Amino acid sequence: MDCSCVSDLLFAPPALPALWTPGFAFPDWAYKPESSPGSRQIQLWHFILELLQKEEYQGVIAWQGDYGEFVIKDPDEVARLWGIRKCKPHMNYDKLSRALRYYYNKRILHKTKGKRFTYKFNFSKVVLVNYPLLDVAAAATGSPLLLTPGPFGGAPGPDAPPLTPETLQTLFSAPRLGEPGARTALFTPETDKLRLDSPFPFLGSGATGYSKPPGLLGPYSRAFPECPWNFNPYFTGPFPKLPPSLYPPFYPNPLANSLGHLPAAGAGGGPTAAPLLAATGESLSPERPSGLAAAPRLALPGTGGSEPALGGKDDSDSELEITDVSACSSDSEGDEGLLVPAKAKEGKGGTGS
DNA sequence: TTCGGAAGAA
DNA sequence: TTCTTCCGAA
Repeated sequence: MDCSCVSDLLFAPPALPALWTPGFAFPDWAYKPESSPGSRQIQLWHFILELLQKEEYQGVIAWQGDYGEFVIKDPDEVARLWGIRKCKPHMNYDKLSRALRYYYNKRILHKTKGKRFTYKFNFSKVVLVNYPLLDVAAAATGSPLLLTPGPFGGAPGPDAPPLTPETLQTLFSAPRLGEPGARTALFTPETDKLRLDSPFPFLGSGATGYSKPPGLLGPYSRAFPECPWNFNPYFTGPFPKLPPSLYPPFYPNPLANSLGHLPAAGAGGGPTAAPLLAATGESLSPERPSGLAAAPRLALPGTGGSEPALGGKDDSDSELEITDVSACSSDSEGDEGLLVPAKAKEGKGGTGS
């Protein structure tokens, strides 16, 4: 497509690697494969996650109820935004929902039956299908590491052994960002891109591996000029924690327990397991909070739960909001309705349900 | 409103 | 491969 949408440009990695802070761009798994003709185009589920992270779109789409469950409060608006992003002026909810339905078979999404416009992410799958961390772990340990089947699937592992401290040691032995050598270990020197074969890449990439959306992963916070709407893939925004059933057998408690045996983990200024665990709402305490299952949203350290934190939400977001597809060079006829700034619709509060 | 088949685009 | 578009069925 000869689309010149600004949003697409914003999504493209900066030409100069020096300007591309390692770990702060979308990892490759967030995009279509390089081999795909439509590579580097955002995928719908990723876009949905973006919207869900943005407080200003809470009236349009928001987390609701169960873990990973969200409701599209304003289907037309979500479709409009998606159409803008993809330069498809004629996008509507019917088409968008068809795309969402294709995620059913992929186990990325599933429908919450009986609830209008309500879907649910299977985050373990979202990450697994795109970034098979456990395969990496398996490669590192020589043993298969598979997820237990969750309520929505996930990679079944009938004979999956528990993750051992030795395995964790292997995983955590990866150089950490912020330490000498970390960059070369986690990023290829030629492209400065995240190495997808690094032993513990999600610490730097923002991908948790299997249980968290990209927005919850990283310990860092800052503005992301290279991301649309200043979207911070590491923004620790409001997000419901996952039910225990979605975690692999070793996660999180055995991991937390094992961290005590890993001197390097949690130390230093680089990404460690500590923020990862913090992001999951877990602490290094061996005890899982009893109220976890009842907490619909993640209570962030030092914040009031759904309050945006760590600078991922920036007031200057609007500068990057793309609400105009007039720049689209194709399929742009009849796009008058797309010129309405999203901000103008702010406070509309959705269509109700 | 939701689902999923079919065809096609990129 | 990932949608986009269209459409009939439930």
